[in-house]
Amino acid sequence: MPPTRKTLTKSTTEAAKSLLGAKLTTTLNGRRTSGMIVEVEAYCGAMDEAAHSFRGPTPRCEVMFDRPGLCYVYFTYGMHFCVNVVTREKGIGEAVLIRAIEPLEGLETMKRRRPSTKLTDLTNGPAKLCKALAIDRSFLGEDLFTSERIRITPHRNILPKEIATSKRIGITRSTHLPLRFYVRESPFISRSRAVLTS
DNA sequence: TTATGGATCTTCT
DNA sequence: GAAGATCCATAAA
Repeated sequence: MPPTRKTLTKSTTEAAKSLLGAKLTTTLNGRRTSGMIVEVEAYCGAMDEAAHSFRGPTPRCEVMFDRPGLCYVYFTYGMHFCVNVVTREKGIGEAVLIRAIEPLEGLETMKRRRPSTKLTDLTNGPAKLCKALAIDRSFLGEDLFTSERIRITPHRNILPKEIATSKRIGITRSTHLPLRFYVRESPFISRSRAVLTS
């Protein structure tokens, strides 16, 4: 099922799976760059110690508590941006982290933004895809269904049997939860520290 | 092939 | 003061 405002509202894990196969596009100065989402992680608010929203709204994560379909961009490790899709009703505080995309449009532009990388390394990590799509803090709070600058649109239908589930990557709390979802056969998923089991 | 450290912002202790 | 939803260059094995 393609992601809609409704699927994003119902449940964050279902929202995460519905985002697999959708296209994420940015358009800047007439340059369009896009990719198909192949890897995501769910961050489930008050139930989830790894979520930025676990302790309630902060200046950084307050947009997670706003409407479903908004864009949550955060800056991390002093140098990287990562992009999320806000889920659930206003006030809940959940989101889906986009961890990897398969490049579709604007290959040359993306390579210019991330020089000297192989195609399979171009967008296979949450900060890498932000660099390739030029996503930064200025996208915070954009509506991913209506914005002219950043948008999520239906692209390919992913069957349930194509979706693999695993623990999340790069976190130290709530590590056991099976909240990472990816397209099993995709060569464009991030592999750092990942154990690729069924 | 695996391990380690640097970059240096935001939040938490 | 330390750690973190990361990435990359360099070193060790």
